[in-house]
Amino acid sequence: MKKAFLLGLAFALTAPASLSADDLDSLVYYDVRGDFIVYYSESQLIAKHFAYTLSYNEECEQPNWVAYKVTKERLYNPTCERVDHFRKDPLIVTGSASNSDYASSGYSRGHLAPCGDMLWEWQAMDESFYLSNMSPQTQTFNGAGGTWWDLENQVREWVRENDELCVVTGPVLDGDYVEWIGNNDVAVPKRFYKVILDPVEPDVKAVGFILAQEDYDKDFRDYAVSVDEVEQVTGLDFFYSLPNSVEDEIEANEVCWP
DNA sequence: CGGCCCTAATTT
DNA sequence: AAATTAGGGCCG
Repeated sequence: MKKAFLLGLAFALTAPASLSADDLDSLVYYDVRGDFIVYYSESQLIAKHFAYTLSYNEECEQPNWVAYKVTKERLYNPTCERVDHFRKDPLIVTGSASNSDYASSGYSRGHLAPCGDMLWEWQAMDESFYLSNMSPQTQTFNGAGGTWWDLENQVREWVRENDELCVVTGPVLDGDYVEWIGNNDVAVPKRFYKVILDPVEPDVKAVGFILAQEDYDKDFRDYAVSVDEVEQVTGLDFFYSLPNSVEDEIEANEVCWP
């Protein structure tokens, strides 16, 4: 499908596949008053931390999704530096993945809500190291120059021109994995997604990405998709609180902004 | 939990 | 060419 890289918001090109809320396991939305509010089924394990909220997948020992916001104020006024502190998430009562699961696995503990977006407050930075916020990622994908690394840096660049962005990101847990690692059997996902919303009127806009680990040396721009497509792949419903007209419109488009 | 190493990109 | 930065690993 042809990608539309536009500055503004285009009109819906097609009728989006209608996803009934009853069919969805979770609903994520952004409250324009300031904070994320996450709706979820009772069967879901939600951990709400200081700066991000996640839904935990016990079988795969990693999150279904991680939601947070990044603002210009936060990103460009850091109050601390990164201090590695990978550890279990105390809020995951069933037990999250552990460091030993990743040790000598060949995969790194890849942040989903990036540490680099959490340096505005010590607690935010420190809590980003919970293993509930991690998925197994190759260093070539997540590290310097990798496709995922590039996308995370692009989000930080977009904040320069969009004061506030809402990000929901996670692994594609569709049953098709590379392998399982560690005593807790952590799934190694083949693909990861990210959806980004600029909720500020009047140019409300959104874009999605689905990146495969094996495409570590590709350009993430070639993998821009509509939020609808990410919803179809993941079974999630993003930005549920937006007025339906706005939600339908922005989610159907493959709109990126330079 | 420090200390030291790795990789790629950027800066000087 | 060397140092720095931003993602990490691994060892005692």
